Amino acid sequence: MLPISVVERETGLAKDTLRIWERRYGFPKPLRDRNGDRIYTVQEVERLRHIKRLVDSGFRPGKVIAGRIADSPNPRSIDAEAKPRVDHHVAQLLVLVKRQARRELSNALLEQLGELGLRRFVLERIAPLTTLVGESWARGELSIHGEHLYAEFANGILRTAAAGLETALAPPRILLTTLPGEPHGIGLLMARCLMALESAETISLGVETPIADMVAAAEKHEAQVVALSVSQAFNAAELLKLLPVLRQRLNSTTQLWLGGQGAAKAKLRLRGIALVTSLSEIAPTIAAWRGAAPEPTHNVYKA
Amino acid sequence: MLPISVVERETGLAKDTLRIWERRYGFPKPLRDRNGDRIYTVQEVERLRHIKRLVDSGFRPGKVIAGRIADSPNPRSIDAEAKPRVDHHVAQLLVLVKRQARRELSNALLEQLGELGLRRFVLERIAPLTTLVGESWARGELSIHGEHLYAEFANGILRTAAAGLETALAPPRILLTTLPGEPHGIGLLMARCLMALESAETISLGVETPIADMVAAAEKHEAQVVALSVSQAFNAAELLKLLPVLRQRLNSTTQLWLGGQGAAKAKLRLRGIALVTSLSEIAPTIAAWRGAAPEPTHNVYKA
DNA sequence: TGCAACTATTGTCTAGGACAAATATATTTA
DNA sequence: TAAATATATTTGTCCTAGACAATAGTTGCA
Repeated sequence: MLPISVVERETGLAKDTLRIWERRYGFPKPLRDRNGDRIYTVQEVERLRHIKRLVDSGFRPGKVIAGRIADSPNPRSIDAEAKPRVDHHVAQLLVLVKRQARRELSNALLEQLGELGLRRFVLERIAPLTTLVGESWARGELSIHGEHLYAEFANGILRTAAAGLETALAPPRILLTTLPGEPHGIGLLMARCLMALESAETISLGVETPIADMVAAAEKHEAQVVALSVSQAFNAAELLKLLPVLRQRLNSTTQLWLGGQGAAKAKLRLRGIALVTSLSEIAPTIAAWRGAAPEPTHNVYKA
Repeated sequence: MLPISVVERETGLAKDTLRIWERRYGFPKPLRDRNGDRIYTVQEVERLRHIKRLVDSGFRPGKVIAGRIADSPNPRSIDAEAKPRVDHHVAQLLVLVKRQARRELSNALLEQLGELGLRRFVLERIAPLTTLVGESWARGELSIHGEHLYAEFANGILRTAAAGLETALAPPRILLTTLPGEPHGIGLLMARCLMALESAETISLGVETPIADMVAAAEKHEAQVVALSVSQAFNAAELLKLLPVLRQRLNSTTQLWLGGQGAAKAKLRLRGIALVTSLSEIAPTIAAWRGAAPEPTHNVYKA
């Protein structure tokens, strides 16, 4: 028997949303404790998590809750297009992730890292695998803890791999982080690896940095670029609410780069924000920045 | 001009709390947009963050907002006792963190890791430094992005250091994570290092795992122990709400260990939960587990 | 078929009331 | 004086019920 605050945490559904679903659709229908406060059963929470998944992948709550959505069949969109091109190696890795075969997964990843080198490993293995893992999770083929476990593995490997790269540094100095509410840090790590491979100086703040602190950090470290990673799951409305605030408060000579699966949600409406549509665009984007040689700002670098 | 949802994210104050402070104390007093929705100024948000800090360190909102609290002077409790014993090396590291001297900090940490070895490095440097960083932040001597940056550094170093330890494994198999709402993962990484040094098998799920998934993961991986890290800042009421739920849903033969600065908040009221009061207790606790030899469960290990 | 106008759905916001838990203060007892 | 108990205040979270903008889906028209 769980109170509404716990259910909010467990499911990611706002209290307001839980209440209005109850009012509109008759589900969930929690019992009340002696104070009249809602208390939810574990079963309800389980179903809510399921519904949340479907809603996140594009279905409408009204229909899902009414039970008018077939359960497993392909959550539209993704399917026919994406699947055919899955590389054989990546597909095999996905199997290991789903099985949560820790040892095997670890061995396979390390081996392929050694074989391909960091750049190709990131672009051809981790990036597509991360996308597939996200999709599998959305389809319900992978548990949340399975996804967590994968994230930890990728995190460890990328960090270890990147540890050796901090050598010769050239501008731009890039501040890396995610918006508040965006807990996925893998994209950030991938980006950091690729930027480091271009000898750019990266400063990572980890995930979920409040806007005000991004601005402060950019000034403090005299970053020429602030790069944000936005995952598929990130709320589009939230994104369009936060970005203008950030852009406006950031020094106008500081560039703002947006990458990740969810970056496209920021459409092209927004001025002063560069979309880095894929990881392979990072190198060209840095090259372009260097080419444009935007007045050697505050600090001068020695090559 | 920020809407209430953004302010909630930026400050960590619930919408309900923002509204009731306005009603009761007259601050914040946001303007309204054309729909009558609250919009906050950047200054208000700044002050709210300041107030939040003071409240978290024990002051009462009513007084703080009325301005009846002197600004900087020592937020009680911590002070006379903690300071005297700060090791010289750690104090120097703290200075680097505050200066956000990335290169120097990195060098100093790596050097000391090499000098002391992982175990002592964790126990004598990272652990006390993390505590100091947390306190400095609470006192307002360190910005949030300063804390983020430190967390990233520590994260990178500990992960890299731990990467080499995955060799001979013996029980118990330990599942590591934090509760939903607890984003601090450093304690987890430190614990993982120390556990790995005892040759225990660790499975880290990263931070903020929903209760249901901890239970599922523990079963899936047949973990004998679930270990949670709780930071100082974690809400005590939340902790006492979540732990019984977890304990109850977890297999009764699975032990639940609680560590971190905030673990003490779970007092001794709770049955079936072991407090690991400090990092140096980890080794003895594992030894004790092995000594008790709780019926060689499901799977048998070969030494 | 393509585009504009209309309708339905949905999440988030509002107000103001209530109450339990935590904390502070006053009073009594040892 | 110190400790224990009772009373008062403070505080966050929950409640109901109404409103509306933004998005998604549907219809009508060129």
